[in-house]
Amino acid sequence: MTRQPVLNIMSLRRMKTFARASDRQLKAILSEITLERFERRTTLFRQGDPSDSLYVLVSGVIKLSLRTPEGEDILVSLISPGELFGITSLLPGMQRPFRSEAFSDCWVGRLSADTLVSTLLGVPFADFSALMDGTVSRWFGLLHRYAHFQGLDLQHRLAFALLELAQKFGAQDSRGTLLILQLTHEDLADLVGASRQKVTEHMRTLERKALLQREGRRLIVSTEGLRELVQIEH
Amino acid sequence: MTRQPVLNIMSLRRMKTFARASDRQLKAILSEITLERFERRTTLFRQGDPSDSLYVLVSGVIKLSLRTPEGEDILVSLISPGELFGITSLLPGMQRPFRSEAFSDCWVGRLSADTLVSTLLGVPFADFSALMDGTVSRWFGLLHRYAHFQGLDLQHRLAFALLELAQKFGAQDSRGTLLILQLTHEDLADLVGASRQKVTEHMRTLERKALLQREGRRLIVSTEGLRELVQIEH
DNA sequence: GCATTTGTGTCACCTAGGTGACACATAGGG
DNA sequence: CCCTATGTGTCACCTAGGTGACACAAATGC
Repeated sequence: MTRQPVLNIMSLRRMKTFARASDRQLKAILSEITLERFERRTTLFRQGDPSDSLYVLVSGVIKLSLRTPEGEDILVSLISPGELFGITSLLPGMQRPFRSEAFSDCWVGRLSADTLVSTLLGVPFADFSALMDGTVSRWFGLLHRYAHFQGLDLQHRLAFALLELAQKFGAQDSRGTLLILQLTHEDLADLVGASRQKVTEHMRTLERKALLQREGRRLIVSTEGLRELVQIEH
Repeated sequence: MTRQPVLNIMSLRRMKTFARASDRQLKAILSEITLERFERRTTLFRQGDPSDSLYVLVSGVIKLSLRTPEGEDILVSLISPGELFGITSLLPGMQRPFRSEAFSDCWVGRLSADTLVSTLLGVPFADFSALMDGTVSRWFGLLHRYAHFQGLDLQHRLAFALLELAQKFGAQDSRGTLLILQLTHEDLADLVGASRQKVTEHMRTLERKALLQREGRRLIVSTEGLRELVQIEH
């Protein structure tokens, strides 16, 4: 086992996140950081774990990844020393969206998101967290969508996109969820990263499967049906 | 031209971002919001514009999109009423990463990110912004990468991935940039969303083009060469 | 109300990239 | 130092989805 690295005010300040902090703040933060070692290939947290703490990578490389239901692995990011990760802990009540494992032998500092925020900003964590939730959490949502789209075929990407739209722009209707949006097939194509023609084809097969109806150019989707489609297979 | 909608404390509080705010805070924010109308298909801001203000969508639908050098359009997100957008204004010195246009006729409130943050949190904007930059900006970076990957072929995705790795894990070397990472082709495949075999093939062609050398299992990349590859053709 | 533009449906064809299969290289643990 | 795991290189084959082309439908402007 390698020797435990020193973590002090100087070394913290070399990290982007802490560059502007005062000595007093850094001291407070230092006293709350727990150093831990992870051997190559061991996992720090898994998808779905509660997102309680925040991590600082001191040395080594951390891999954030995602396992699709089909068993494919998606490598979302490799973290280098000095970076913070496990960032979902800054949002209220999140679960870990990715799996995190040591890509090489690592030393990792762990602290609570609350400590970080209240020390650096001097603001109640709940207030900060709520603001993040109202703003920047959309980035996270989009990232999540794009990562999941990796290695899904068009049919499924479309289904997911329609579900998302139904959630955001849907109105309940006797026949299903009515999308209050004038979407062309081209718009959908741009959204799921496909060609206009293929979108048309797949939309027709969704219609045939009765997961989708049309009323002029408005769509009525069956959210239950689509949800079944994307879950049942794979 | 439709009548200007009322924007008051009640209507603000219905939005997620403002749900927790006090009357006093909302009043302060209201006095700083400018209401603007945008007709369907007009653009609010373009890719590359300075990211100065923050927007609240009051009514209508806003489209965030990206135009690739190949002329493809990528629809990143559709914003529904009550959402904040133009969020990069919360990070220091950003440019707009996406184009924003009115997907239907819209009423939009505009305010400065500074106003929002200092009113809701009572904290200097620069402090807040620096913390965001150190944490949550990675989500944004990843989102950006995934969006750009849409509709790139494997060759180019690989080249971009290698450039990113070189930036993060590269050490200067007489022969180019040495990646201090033990990456297998399978890792790369997971990163760019491709199969292990095809990654092997493309890595070989990059080697043949002398954009890449190997020293055992370590990679030495020519960042200039790769940059040329991804810019010139595309 | 008609003309023009914009969107939809459906072809036939082509290609990037997935897949399985295998031989060979190599590296790291015992 | 050898043996076994893991990684690499390269096939041949197959398929999802891109592309161009065109007919028809439906909005939109005049």
